[in-house]
Amino acid sequence: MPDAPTAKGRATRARIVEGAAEVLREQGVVFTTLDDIRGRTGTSKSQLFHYFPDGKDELLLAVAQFEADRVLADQQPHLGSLDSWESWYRWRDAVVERYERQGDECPLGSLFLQVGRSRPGSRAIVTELMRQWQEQLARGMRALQAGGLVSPAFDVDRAAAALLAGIQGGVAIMMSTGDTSHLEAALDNAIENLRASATGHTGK
Amino acid sequence: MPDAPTAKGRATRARIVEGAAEVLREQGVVFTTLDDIRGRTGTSKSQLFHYFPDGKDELLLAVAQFEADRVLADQQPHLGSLDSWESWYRWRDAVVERYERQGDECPLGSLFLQVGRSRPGSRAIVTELMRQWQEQLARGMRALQAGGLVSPAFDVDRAAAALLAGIQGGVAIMMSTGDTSHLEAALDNAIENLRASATGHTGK
DNA sequence: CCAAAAATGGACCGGCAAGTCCAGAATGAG
DNA sequence: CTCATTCTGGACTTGCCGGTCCATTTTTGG
Repeated sequence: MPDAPTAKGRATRARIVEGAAEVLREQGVVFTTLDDIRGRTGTSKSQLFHYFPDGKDELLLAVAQFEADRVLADQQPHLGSLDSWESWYRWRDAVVERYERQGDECPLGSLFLQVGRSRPGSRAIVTELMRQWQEQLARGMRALQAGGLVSPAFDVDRAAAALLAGIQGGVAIMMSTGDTSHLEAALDNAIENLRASATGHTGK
Repeated sequence: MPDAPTAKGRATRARIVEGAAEVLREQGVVFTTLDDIRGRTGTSKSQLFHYFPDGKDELLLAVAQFEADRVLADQQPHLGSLDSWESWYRWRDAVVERYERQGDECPLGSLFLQVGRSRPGSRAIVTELMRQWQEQLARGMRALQAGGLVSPAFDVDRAAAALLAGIQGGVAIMMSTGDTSHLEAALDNAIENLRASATGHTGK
């Protein structure tokens, strides 16, 4: 029952998902019990299973979707308008800041390791997130091309894929080492490649 | 008792770690019990606690170290001698092939999510792995510089950090989507940047 | 060959957390 | 108003799994 008939029901369901997301971010998936979530959200066991009949996995999946939606939302409005060098730098700072704030907890990563193979839908969530993310990066690069700031010969798709990988890895490394330098290196490197392409094709 | 007095003891301990690593890779940390490990390694409960008195966490940490060591070992001999373009391409292929073979299981990642904050040593393992990995990449780039294949102005440290991030992210994306294109894009992109630097400084 | 230490086998315990159940309170339709 | 539906509370069950314990066997050092 992913949808609740009444308004009250929908509100409760949303409260559960948001509260669960909080707890999971604080304690980590492995160490969070349904009772923790129950306590945080002021609900009872039966409510949890009323809104998520398939139990913990279903709830975790809902939280995963919730967190996935936040990822791109947190990068707005910058990610949506990457059409000038300034906007790229602003976005770069927003990304670093967002993940610095998030600290060493990786809600999505751990969520999927838990749910992983058991639930079919889990993989789709992350795939879709990556697709949208990369698409927006590519769109930004094409905007630079359209503005004449980047060479038309520049391989946007590959650069966007590489940048996305760099961000993911930078974040992952930051999670485990506490060091943001890899994330920053990946971002700066990518932007500088874009800029190099701008002057690069003038060397005819 | 990380070390065992007798040869037999050391052998048993090693058998446990290796067997545990297998099971963990197959089933994932979350779904693996000590009994699974016991079954696979042909040992008894008391042996597990004999060699890992602090229980499951200590065993998982040992497996994490074991897996971390494999990561760099699997990239040899290529990673050790990145002194020509050919060697870089061979290494690139070895990395892709290694992670394609590994498939969608991330032994290290899940291991640390489980052990994570509870054990102090866990973070050190991954930090050290990243340090060594990046160092070898940087060394390879400097070898290219020394051979005159790459401009001396090239920022090796940043490029190495960005490349490492790209690899990590590429692998992470591959884990969850099954698609290796991001990993390949990150690798190809990095190598091409190196090559671009070679010709780039000739455009004086 | 013989103590002492190390290694092994496996029964057993205890707690915890997911999931069940039903009774009762709110809500909404007509 | 009233009856069906939805929502809520919380006690209870159940199985699992990490961890303990001790008896027994094997190895080692002298």
